[in-house]
Amino acid sequence: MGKCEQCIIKQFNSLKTLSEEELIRISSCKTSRIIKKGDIIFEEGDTLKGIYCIREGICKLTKLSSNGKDQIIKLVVKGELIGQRSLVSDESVNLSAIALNDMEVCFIPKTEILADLQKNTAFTFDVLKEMAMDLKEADDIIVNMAQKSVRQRLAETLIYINDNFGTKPDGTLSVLLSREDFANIIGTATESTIRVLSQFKKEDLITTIGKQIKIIDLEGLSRVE
Amino acid sequence: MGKCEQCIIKQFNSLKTLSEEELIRISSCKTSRIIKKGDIIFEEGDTLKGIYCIREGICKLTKLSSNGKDQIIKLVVKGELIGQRSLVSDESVNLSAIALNDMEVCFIPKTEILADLQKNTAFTFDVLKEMAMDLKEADDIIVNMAQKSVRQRLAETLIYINDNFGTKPDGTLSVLLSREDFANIIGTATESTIRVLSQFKKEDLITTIGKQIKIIDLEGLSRVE
DNA sequence: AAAGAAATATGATAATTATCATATTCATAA
DNA sequence: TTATGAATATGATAATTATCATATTTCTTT
Repeated sequence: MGKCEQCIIKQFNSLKTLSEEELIRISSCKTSRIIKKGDIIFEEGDTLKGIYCIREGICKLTKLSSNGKDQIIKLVVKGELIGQRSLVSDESVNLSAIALNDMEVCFIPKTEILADLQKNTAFTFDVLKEMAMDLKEADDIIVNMAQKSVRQRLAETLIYINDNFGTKPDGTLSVLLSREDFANIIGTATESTIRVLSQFKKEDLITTIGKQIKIIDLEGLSRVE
Repeated sequence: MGKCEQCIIKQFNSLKTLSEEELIRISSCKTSRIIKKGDIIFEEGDTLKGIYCIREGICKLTKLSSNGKDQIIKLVVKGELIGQRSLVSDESVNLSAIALNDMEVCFIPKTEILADLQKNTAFTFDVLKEMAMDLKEADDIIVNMAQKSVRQRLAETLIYINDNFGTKPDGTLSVLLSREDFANIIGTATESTIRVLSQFKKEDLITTIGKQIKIIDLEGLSRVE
């Protein structure tokens, strides 16, 4: 099993603030897990007993609406932590985490981390920082949902994925989402998403290769109204 | 000037975790401010040099959308803190805070609080907890915005205000919002909000006395689709 | 009390988005 | 390879919501 103190992944999240000793202790009680595309890491309503550090892959955080549709709240990639709220609350988790491709995650029991939260202020402060950023992003999403059209939201989602997760050598977005996933991000019907993607194609803003999407006019996409 | 260590308001926010000495120190550097209905406490883009503790009144946190419309992200009442993100980030604030009625707020310079964040883990931990709750609420709002109809969102907003802020002796909601404010909470046109309120009246779910709203069938409102 | 401004209310119509139906393409396993 | 189901695509239509116009009411100020 890998050692946390030597793992480069931690550089990208709050674990970087922990000391060598703390990391060694965590290393001894963490468990690594392979998760296949489509598998559930945790589900809305579960009681989480710790946090997950994503070593490889990408997952979606979703929440079921009362009308039966899933809403994707966030995409989380290699390097990030999920389940942080379990550290400060014993409530069940309010989101589901589902793998979008094959993943490797490390589970760190809350009991081990909590001790550090009490002693190591740098760690707590960093978790606080991350959560503040999440909250700011959530505010932006609320405004977009409330005020922008489906066209705008889809255009912005494509730009977001392009800017944050990059492209493959052939220029297609490296995060591969189904049309339904896109619909669940922007909060619309799958057919509407497909229709708007077709419009974007006709307007030469994107091209598609199967389900893969390639942005060919980023500038134009950002001007969509 | 009032003394923080004797102020009962702090019971309702993270300041309750501070020690007597810490509170006395903060007391000596805080400034109290009277804010009139409609006045701006801080504005999107401002650089906050501290946090505000609300002693009296209620305000809205809004964000300007690129289409020029304001979105209300949250209503904040007596007892709560605003501007917490300034404690963990030097970025400018992403929301505006505008008084909905006459208010009294205390401003506590960040420089004083930051020292406590470093030493007093209980305080940081409590701020973290509050932020985690805000984030969870934000997730819920995203889902509602994305998946629910204007009718549902308005019904839920009325219930939310009723449950969280209560009613006056005559049964009307104690938080008085304009129809435009309601529109800016649920993310719709003011006319649409007014229209749906009229529907709710016809359906005997609410009555209105001027701009005051009185819920007469909470059960029915919760079943709106 | 009257005037003017702002907020609330409603109608008519347009624009956006959802829903249902049905092809078409793609992926996967027998 | 073919069959089968799933995902993508598109049309037709309905439902929702926005926009613009215009009353009506309420509030504020003089």
